[in-house]
Amino acid sequence: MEYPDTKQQILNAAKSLFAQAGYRATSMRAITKRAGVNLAAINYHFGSKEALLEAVFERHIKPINEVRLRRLKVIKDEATRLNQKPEVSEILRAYIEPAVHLKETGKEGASFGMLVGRAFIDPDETVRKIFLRLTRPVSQLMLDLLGNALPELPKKVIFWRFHFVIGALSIAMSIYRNPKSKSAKIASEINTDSLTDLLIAFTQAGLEAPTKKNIPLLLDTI
Amino acid sequence: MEYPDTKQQILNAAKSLFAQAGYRATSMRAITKRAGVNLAAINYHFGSKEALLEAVFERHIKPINEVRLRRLKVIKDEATRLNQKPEVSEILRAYIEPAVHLKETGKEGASFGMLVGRAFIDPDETVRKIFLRLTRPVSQLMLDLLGNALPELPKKVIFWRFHFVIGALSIAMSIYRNPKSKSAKIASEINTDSLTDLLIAFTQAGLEAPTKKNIPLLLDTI
DNA sequence: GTCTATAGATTGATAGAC
DNA sequence: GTCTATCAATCTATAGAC
Repeated sequence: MEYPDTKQQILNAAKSLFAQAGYRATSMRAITKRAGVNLAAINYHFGSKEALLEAVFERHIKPINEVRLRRLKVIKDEATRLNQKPEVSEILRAYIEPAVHLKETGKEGASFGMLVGRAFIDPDETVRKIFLRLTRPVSQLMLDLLGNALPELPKKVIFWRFHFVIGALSIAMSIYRNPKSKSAKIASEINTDSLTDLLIAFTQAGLEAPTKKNIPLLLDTI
Repeated sequence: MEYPDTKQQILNAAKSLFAQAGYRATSMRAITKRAGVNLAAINYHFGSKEALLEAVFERHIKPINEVRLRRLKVIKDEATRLNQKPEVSEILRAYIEPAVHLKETGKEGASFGMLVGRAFIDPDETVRKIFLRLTRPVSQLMLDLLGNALPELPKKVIFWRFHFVIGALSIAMSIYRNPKSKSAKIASEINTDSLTDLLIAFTQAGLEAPTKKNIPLLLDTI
């Protein structure tokens, strides 16, 4: 008998298990058992457990970030062409929508979103390192565009507020995509479009909030 | 020779290592080595690795949540007494300030904030379970108070927006308290008061943001 | 209370037959 | 490419001397 898609089975199983229990807590035996393949198959096809994690991320995060980059560049070019500031809500939509809408292929549950949501803040250095490398170009462009859209804000305020956006998005994806969440009942009563709208409304208001009247609110310690 | 504070040494070492690498990736050997005590000391004093994690959380999170609860109850009573809505910014300050200000005792670096920041979203179920149990009363009261402060918002919108607040706070603490962060340069240029103000400004605007004009934005799927 | 020593289980990875 | 079998390292936890 042939096993044409052993790699695919491993990738899907690893994705689900990494998302549910985390990279560190997931053993290669658990992955291969779920994938219905032999234990040695991971090392044969990927080389190591870490290389498998990298393959899982590449496979799912790269497409998302390519869409984000493309949409953000369109916004940037359009703003340059019209010689006006880009809209914060459009920037956020280009950033948030591809992540939340994250389509799942195969019969596995919608679990990868959890992994993405957690990766930025994952305590495991291996996970963070790989994730940040894949996400850096998008983050750079986001900071650039938000700087253009909000020229009155100090760069450092934009830095922090952008990370608040990442935090909100991360936790939203963790809850929304986690089928076992205690909040699952509420989470199940919303669809991706509505969640996207909720996130954009919240983060847009936060990004555009006025800073404290009496500057300097920052750099008190310097 | 006496070792009167073996438990303390273990608690401090565990706190730092759990924060840096996560619960799962931290071995009992690493903890006892850093604490300068014998490997068997953890099981003698705490019973198990998981019980040690629980002790670390209890020791640091309980005081924070007690302060939060006390301050939130004051806000609630005051609003009831004056028969008016509580202020969103005051609610947020009572919730955020105790977490960000988190004082570190002992010579260990300010690392526990990282652990707190990550705990909510930690992929490891053991970590989340213990953390959520300790935090549930505060979360309940927050949802209650935010409901009073924002009566025009559907409960489900408040649910989601409160979790966005948690996400922003989590990531802020992870970055701020992580001495090895790539963003350490920027993070080091802000003090706790300024970070608190940044968080409140962002989350207050997000919580108070108008919902989409054309209801229903929610429950499209129900 | 602290130590050494080790049990007992699990891990990631590999060698070699097929 | 897939399998069995196993290695070597690591882990949590404990038994027992002091």
